[in-house]
Amino acid sequence: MSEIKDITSRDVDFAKWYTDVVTKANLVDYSTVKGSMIICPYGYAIWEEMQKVLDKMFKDTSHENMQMPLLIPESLLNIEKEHVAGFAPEVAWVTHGGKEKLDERLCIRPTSEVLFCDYYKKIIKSYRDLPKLYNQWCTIVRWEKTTRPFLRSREILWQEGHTMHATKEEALAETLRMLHIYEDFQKNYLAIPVIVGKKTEKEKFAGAVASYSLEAMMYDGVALQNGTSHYFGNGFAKAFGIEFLNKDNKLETPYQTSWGVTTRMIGSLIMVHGDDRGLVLPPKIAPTKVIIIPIGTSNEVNEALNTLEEELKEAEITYKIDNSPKTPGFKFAEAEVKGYPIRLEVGPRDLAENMFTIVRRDTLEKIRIPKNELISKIKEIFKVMQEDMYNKALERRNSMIYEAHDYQEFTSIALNKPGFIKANWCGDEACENKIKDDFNMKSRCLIEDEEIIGNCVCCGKKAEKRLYFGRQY
RNA sequence: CGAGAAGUAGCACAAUUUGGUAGUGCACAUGGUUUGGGACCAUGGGGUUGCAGGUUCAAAUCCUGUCUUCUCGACCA
Repeated sequence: MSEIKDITSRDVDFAKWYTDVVTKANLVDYSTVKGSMIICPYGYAIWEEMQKVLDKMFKDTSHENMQMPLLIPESLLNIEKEHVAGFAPEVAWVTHGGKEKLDERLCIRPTSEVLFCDYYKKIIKSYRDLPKLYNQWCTIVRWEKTTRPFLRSREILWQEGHTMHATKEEALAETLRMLHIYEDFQKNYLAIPVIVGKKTEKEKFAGAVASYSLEAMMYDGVALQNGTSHYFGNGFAKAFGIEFLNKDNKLETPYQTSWGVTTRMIGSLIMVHGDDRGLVLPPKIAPTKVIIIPIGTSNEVNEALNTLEEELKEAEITYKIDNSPKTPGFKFAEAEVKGYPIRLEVGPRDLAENMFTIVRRDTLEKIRIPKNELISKIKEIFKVMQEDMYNKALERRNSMIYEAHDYQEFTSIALNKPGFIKANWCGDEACENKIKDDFNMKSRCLIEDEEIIGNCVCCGKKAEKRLYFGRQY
């Protein structure tokens, strides 16, 4: 058992609070290599829950899993020019095999577009071969300068979908379909409200025609990009010479997408829902949904535990019993650091009255329940809790989104209020750059469902678009 | 990558200023008493002081390099 006291308050020092929670809840540990974190069993269990749900969503939409190689020959990476330019500064290279220098160096995949393209070239010949709907769960490497557990690491555990389609329309529809699958997952499972939208030209993925992202706001008002979905047009396909014969026996190039989410979402869970006692997990993603804490070791308690286990198993509610020789107070505190949605106390006092005491992790509310209503009541609480957590996060996020009409107003908000700023924009990259230079705020994504009234917040010229701005992790 | 801070047992720290046998609390192990918000008693195990060099009779302590972590920048799905 690790020491779990003294989590720094999140309002005192949010960065310190985050690392305290991450390590004290035993989600990760540091390895001896910078930016390569050890994902501990509890952290990995959360990832497995995410994988389970997402993998089913992918398969329900006809995607197939496969595995690409880890290494990319330099010549292959160099084929699509914008893509290399974007990734060259952060790829890691394998230059030697044993003691011998390689004729051509190999990079450790920072993402696998080119590997998929190299493969598509072999397998796509006819319109009948399309679409190709692939996904892989894997690790990638990007040589980031600053690293933080889950938020920015050099070794990244993720999922990357790669698809090829006969038409533009179909590829675009796929890009948006996956974007909305992510949105559904994050809202309904992670209980995290996300802003979904298109990236500006400046912020889009290297080599993409259009990038869409899911932007979540952390407790401190800083943005975390929780996933992206890209439409590539046929740029890669042309560069790689991928062609197929259509129904009229004419050669065409196919259209491509890719989309991905990473263990960074675990960072989001922590920073959106966590509190000064530690992690708070939404019931739908918590690997262990009920933590049972026996009070004492009497026969009646043990008997009650046996019955409980049967009931929970039958109801398919994941649980753990904390049988460690600690005092209940210690176990309560640890259950809170770990964020188990429901704590169930089993003690002689309640048993004598045919009752149980349970505690909701999000509200810390103590609820006494008659023994025979336990399971139905727990299920009911999970449902309410899932909704409450989402609504609480949504409310907080909305209260930290501001509108700026001119640069003076933008400045005052940017300097004084953490959160996102909505503003009109002329479409000129110079204005995006100025805001970045002045406030370290990047455009998050375009707002496409709101009317544009007024001028560009930066230069005062006619506004073409609306944007969210925010600082990011 | 730039500026700053820090690395001593699993964790938090002391000993570093003034070089001279590496210590405390928690955690861990064993036995016992306990158990509804971070228990208690007794006994015990655990360290080449991040790593590599250098200075010295002698280095946790002084010097150089390097690695890792944290903060702020720059960079970055």
